[in-house]
Amino acid sequence: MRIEDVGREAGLSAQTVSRFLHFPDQVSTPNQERIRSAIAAVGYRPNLLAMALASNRSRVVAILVPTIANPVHAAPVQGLSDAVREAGYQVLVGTTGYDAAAEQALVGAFLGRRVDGMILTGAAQSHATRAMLKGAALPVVQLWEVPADRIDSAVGVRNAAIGEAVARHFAARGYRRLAVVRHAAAGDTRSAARELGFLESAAELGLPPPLRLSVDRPAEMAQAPELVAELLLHGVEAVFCVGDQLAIGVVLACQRRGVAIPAQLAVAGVGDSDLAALITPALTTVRIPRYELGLEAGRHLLARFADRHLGPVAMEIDFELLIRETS
Amino acid sequence: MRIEDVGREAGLSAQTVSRFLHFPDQVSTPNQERIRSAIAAVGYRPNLLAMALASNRSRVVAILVPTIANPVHAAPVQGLSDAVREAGYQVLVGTTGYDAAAEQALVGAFLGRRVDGMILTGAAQSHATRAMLKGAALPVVQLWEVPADRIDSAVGVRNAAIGEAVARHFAARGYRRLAVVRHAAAGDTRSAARELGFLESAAELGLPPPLRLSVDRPAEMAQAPELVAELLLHGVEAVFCVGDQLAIGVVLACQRRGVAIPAQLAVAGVGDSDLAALITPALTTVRIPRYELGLEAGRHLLARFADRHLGPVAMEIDFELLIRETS
DNA sequence: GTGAAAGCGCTAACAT
DNA sequence: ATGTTAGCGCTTTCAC
Repeated sequence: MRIEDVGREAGLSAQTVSRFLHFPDQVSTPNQERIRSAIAAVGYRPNLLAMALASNRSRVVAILVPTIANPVHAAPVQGLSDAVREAGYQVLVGTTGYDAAAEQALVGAFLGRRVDGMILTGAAQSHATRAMLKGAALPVVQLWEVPADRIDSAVGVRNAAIGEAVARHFAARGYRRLAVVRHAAAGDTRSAARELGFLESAAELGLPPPLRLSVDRPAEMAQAPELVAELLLHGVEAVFCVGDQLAIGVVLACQRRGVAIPAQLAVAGVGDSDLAALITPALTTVRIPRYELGLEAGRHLLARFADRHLGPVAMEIDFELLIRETS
Repeated sequence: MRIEDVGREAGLSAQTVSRFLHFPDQVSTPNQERIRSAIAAVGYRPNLLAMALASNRSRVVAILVPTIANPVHAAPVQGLSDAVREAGYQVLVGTTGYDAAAEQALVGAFLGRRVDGMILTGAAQSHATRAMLKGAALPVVQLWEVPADRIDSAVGVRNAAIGEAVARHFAARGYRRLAVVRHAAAGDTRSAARELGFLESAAELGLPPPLRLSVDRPAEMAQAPELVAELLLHGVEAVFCVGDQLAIGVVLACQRRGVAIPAQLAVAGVGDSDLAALITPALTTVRIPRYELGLEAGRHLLARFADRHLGPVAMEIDFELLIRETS
């Protein structure tokens, strides 16, 4: 059923029906009622594809995540979904599998679908991806980080400040021989920023330079035992793991080895995973408002859609240091 | 840039360019090359919206989940995404928040977008939702369960068989006084089917009728302590919790109370959550191939798109009983 | 407040 | 193998 059928049924032109759909009060009250019942009578459902083509607004926003199976990345998608639902926007989700080429292909496809806005995870997009996006001139939000060379907008946390907060906490507890464990991949700029903040803050606080270790994969628990051996060998008192999975692995490895936490080794993670609060001793960690990240990004996109003159933003959301039993 | 611009640049009609895009070998080899460079020269990107409108195929599949933040529901989305990527399909995700009205609204919106196929979570759709879907005559897959009154296709696990498997396992271990805890909501037919399978199997095995308890929310750990009190009061030897969160809550509550597991109380869950393997004692549970559920649903949709004559399927995927330390 | 005409960018069906 | 014509279902612009 097309808009014209509704018009015929109501004894009006297709145009008036279209107006009713978008600006009901531009149609006379009796005609509003006529159209309403005509729509019900013929069982009309607007073709959003045709609407989008004609109006050049698709009412779709896209979000790209490495994987949706990881709650860390699923939470912002939920936030985005909740943010745009009321406005009648739908969410297109693309999974890149941490692959830049896949990301690029998806961005191209989404632009082809004429999405009204796009959200990207992180800030490590390929040059070609950035170029495509800048050329398309649509609102784009980079999530998690707020880099200096933004594509357009960014909504993230101050990763360096996270490292700082943990260093200050360790110092306040009296730990002096610190260590930091990060994810070694070059693309993981979040991990790098957190480490840097930790190191700089330790230096400012007059502590000896922390031991720096790294692991191959972000969520690698298997490497924890050798990590613990290394930490003990160097007489480390407190370790900052740039990720909860890793921190939990370290806690479990310590227990197996009979290392007392936090007496012999204090541990802090980042992420506030569900597990962090459930293990014993409960993990000190940093809560990052993942859901809010997506929610704010979505709200910003809606604001941009509503007002074409609005510019990009660089928004930083507060994290929270959750001091528990491991430090 | 439109397809006509490419045609002009290549000295050919728009139609030939369109043909090249979809059936390259229907275009002569020299012209293929001409079009290829013309596309690059003008920086052409097909408008998938216009394509979809004209061809009546959007190359979009939609999936509806209660919440994407729960890995249980995110995993099938990842499977779907992986299944359809190669074929050039995109995934539209809708979150219903366990609300039938929200589900109905989303189904309507997705139909308006002329999605080529749709995946729904569970089988408790409202009558209006079912009617819309049947009227639209597009491939639909109900996920997780394979009900008798399917809308179209279904890909799921045999929930009753899960209950059966746990009952048999308990019986084999020599437990006689059993209990089952389920989610009380009327809409949760999965939970109900698992309980029923458990009860029927217990009867067949000649065991006394299991104690039946219920909780208000599926992932409610807070109710665990009173649940344990109730179980002990009735002298229950083994409890089947229809969900891992609940089972883990019970295990933790037992530990706090000094109840030995499995000596005093054996526990089994369903879901194979990450936590299940990590707690001590490790939880006996049922692994449901969540990712594969979405993957198979996606593959089925692609098959249906490729061959209009293909009919719906009712597919059941195998689960796996993971016997660990709590039983 | 309402209608007519033109067009969004593409493909289907028919030509040649 | 290629081109022409006529839409897909809607909105935009400009009339009245």
